[in-house]
Amino acid sequence: MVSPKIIPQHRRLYEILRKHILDGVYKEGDLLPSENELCQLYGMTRPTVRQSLSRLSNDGYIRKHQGKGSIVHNLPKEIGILSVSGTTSAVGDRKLKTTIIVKPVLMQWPADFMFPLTQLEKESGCIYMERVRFLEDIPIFYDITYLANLNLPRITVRQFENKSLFQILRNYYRIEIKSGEQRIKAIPANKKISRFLHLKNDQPVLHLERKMETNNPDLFLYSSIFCNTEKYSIFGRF
Amino acid sequence: MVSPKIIPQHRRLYEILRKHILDGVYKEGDLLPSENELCQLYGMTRPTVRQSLSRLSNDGYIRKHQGKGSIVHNLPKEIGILSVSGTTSAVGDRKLKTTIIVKPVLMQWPADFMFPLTQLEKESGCIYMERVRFLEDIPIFYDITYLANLNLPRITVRQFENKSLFQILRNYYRIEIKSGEQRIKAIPANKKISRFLHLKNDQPVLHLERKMETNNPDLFLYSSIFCNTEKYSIFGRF
DNA sequence: ATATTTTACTTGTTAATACAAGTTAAATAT
DNA sequence: ATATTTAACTTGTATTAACAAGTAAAATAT
Repeated sequence: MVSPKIIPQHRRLYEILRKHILDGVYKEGDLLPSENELCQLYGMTRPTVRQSLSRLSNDGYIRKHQGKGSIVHNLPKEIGILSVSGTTSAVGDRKLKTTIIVKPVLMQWPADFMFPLTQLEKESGCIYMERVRFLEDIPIFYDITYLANLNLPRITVRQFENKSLFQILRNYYRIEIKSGEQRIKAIPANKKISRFLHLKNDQPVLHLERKMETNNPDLFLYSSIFCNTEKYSIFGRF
Repeated sequence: MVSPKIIPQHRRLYEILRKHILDGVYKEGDLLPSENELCQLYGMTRPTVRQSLSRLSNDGYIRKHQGKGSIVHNLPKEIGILSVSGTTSAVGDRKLKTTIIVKPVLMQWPADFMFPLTQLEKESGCIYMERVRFLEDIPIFYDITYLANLNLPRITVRQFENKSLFQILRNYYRIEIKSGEQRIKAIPANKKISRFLHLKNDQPVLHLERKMETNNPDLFLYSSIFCNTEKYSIFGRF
């Protein structure tokens, strides 16, 4: 459904090593093959290999030690919502179930939106949806998502049940999340939130306001996420 | 107090550009000089310059656009505790005041510590301190810090009032924070927390549990931070 | 046997070079 | 005047080369 794209070598190696780490080919504490060995194995030069390793290190999959090597780092067992990708990919698609509260609809942007909007965004209107995500049958996230209606034909009729929003944007519209920023607060659960997250009124919940940048410089993705952190913590690296 | 160390060129340029951005020499939205111009200006080659820019981009100071250039990104006005450095450097030393609740003392590690400890750490004992940090006279952070007593002579007698812990570790012991991980939760304020942060009982506070790695592979820095997020948000990038 | 030195690894830094790909504005053709 | 093409930028990818610096184990001297 998407025309093939040339994938850079460093990116290819990054994906391979990342998958191997997640699959347990390289386990926590293991030494990765040395940079020179990786060069031989994958037919690349050292700067290219180092680019891959640099990204793996940045994402927290490995730790590099001069004179020693690259060591696979202990992976977060918690929900890695603070990592680059969306909630679904971070925790593994298997366990996380999604329920749609409000199907994607086209509407006006809220009057006092949490982030400043460009003129183009305001004029385009807003695609809105609400979801609740469950981990082992416990409601963990109540997501409210907003994005501008920019060249996204038929998005409001797509099936979101089994695919993450990120997957749909990538597969059908070739849109990828590049980076983003977020604000985090602790707030008391209001009536609506406590209902969706099965909590008592005024119980503390984590509130994340996120703005995500995509490979389309005009298109941003916004979400307001309420997290039940009673049993699970939000995990992050820096 | 510390023997001079050779600073790599890419690191030097990173620090220069970072300072210029923070000082407003390059303002939000500005184009940085092109990579080739930076090469000429600072007498480096492009791979070296690109290493600096790559780090600036990672830290959120700039956004790179192929064919266009590197654009200074809007800086977080909130408290950037989620960034690499400590709370003090993130918000600027000027406005953040620190009060010592418990001066650094040597003690046993708590029985159920929030992170697993190595044998070496357990044997070394634990340096413990508590601080409250104010932003514009509002208490924002209640920090409890733990670190192993490894080659840190006289640390319990140092003056922490006007210097950050990170500064003292860097200047006197040549220890730098390299990376870390954290868990984030929303919890109700207990009696102790509400007293220090001037909040009501059971009011939601952000709870961060952080483990930081240093350039000494045996030494880790732990902190349990309670944040009053009524007025300020915790800000992060990904 | 023990301590020291050497050696062979590892990653870190830096240079010089080439071409690909995206952006923008100037030059050109209509 | 307007639309198109071209050219001159920008960053992205990749190679080859060399030496520095840190680590660990083997070789050597005591």
